[in-house]
Amino acid sequence: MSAVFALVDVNNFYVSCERVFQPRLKRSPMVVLSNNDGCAVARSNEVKALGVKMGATWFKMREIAQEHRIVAFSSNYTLYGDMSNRVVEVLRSFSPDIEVYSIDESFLRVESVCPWQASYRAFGQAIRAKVLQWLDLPVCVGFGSSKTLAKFANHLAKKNPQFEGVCDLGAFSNNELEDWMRKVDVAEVWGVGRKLNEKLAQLGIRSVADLAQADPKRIRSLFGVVLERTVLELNGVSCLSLEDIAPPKKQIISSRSFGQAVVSLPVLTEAVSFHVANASQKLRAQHATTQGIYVFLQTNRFKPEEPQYNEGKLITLPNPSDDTRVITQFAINVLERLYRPGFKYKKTGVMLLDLQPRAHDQMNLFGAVVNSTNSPQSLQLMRCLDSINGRYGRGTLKLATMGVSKAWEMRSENRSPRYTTHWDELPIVD
DNA sequence: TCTGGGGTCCTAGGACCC
DNA sequence: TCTGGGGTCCTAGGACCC
Repeated sequence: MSAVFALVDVNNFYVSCERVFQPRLKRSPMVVLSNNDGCAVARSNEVKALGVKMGATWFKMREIAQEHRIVAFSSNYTLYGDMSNRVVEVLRSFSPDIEVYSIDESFLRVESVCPWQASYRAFGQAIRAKVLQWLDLPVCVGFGSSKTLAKFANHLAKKNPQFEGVCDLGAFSNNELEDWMRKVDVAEVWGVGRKLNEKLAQLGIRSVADLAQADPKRIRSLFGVVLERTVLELNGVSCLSLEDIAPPKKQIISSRSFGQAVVSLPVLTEAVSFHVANASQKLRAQHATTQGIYVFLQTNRFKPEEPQYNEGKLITLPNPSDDTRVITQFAINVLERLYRPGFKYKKTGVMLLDLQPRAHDQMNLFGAVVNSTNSPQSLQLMRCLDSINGRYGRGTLKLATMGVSKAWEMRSENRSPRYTTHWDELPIVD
């Protein structure tokens, strides 16, 4: 049986999450803003119809927002993350072969589990109905014989009401498929970004059909193996398999713009400590250690009239570690060497690189167990830290270097309650 | 006043090995 | 006169994704 992939994706995901708990807003124009309330990262259909683009800066939209009474929410990733997990649980009941591709999209292998022989449309409608009933979230489903085709099918389902949210390319004749591919811009293809789109246009490749009909070898010589695979995938040759087990991360980043400019080293120290705590908790969650820590510091690039400073430094630890205390110490050391007084800083962040599975703990050249950073005491302490913070909330237990000042915290002026994860923020039904 | 955050993969070129 | 062949590893930069 040849492969059939489904791509399920939640429409306007963040907006839809907010609407679950504020049903009176189901028809209001709405946006969800990025961290720091910077720009629109999710738009309701009403807002899209007004011509507001993805990533539009909020402060530049004030006028149109007032005129059309656009409701803006600050992003609430605790809520979206939890809702996302719930969607995945529902999807898992339809197929055990699932790849969680992003917070609002999953690929499923469905050829052996579709209960409606040869009717993937009915299968897709069943998925839609269940997610809607259980979670009140609208999804679209696309079916195709490769991931790239499933993505394309999903795009058609989303943009063309006659599909009623489900599109199965397998049900199309060759001519029908070509017609649809002819109608859609090549920029919509998964893997074709802005640059490739420009270069393809120079070759006269403008529609999905143009790319599908291009010679894979030629595409490879001009653009590389990645786009060659895309061409093959568009022709139903599955090159990208389902990654049902998420591979461990190769790097972990934590960074944030400040709500307002920061000038002082102590405040930066608190921010860096926060990012280390954040990143190393994720590090321990995947049972890994880090040996490379990169710390960076940035001024506001949107204010060229202010003096700019944009630097980062990498430090290599003598021994791999996952201990927040150790990593914090090194990171603060780097920060102190990086810091120059007199600048208005806008952003800082920490990257953990050189990640290794914890099981691979390596002794140093002299074979000594000088590796006190991975001592049993450290292990236990970190486990304790994570479990307390897991139970009572992030930041319940923290290093003193994280401080208590909120001087650097991001703006988040209209965040909704964390309805599904915090007892004191549960929705109340009158 | 105001401009997000977190990732992956591929390629080319340099340095080095025998 | 004259200068091979086959590799690996690392890094920086560029492209992409959501």
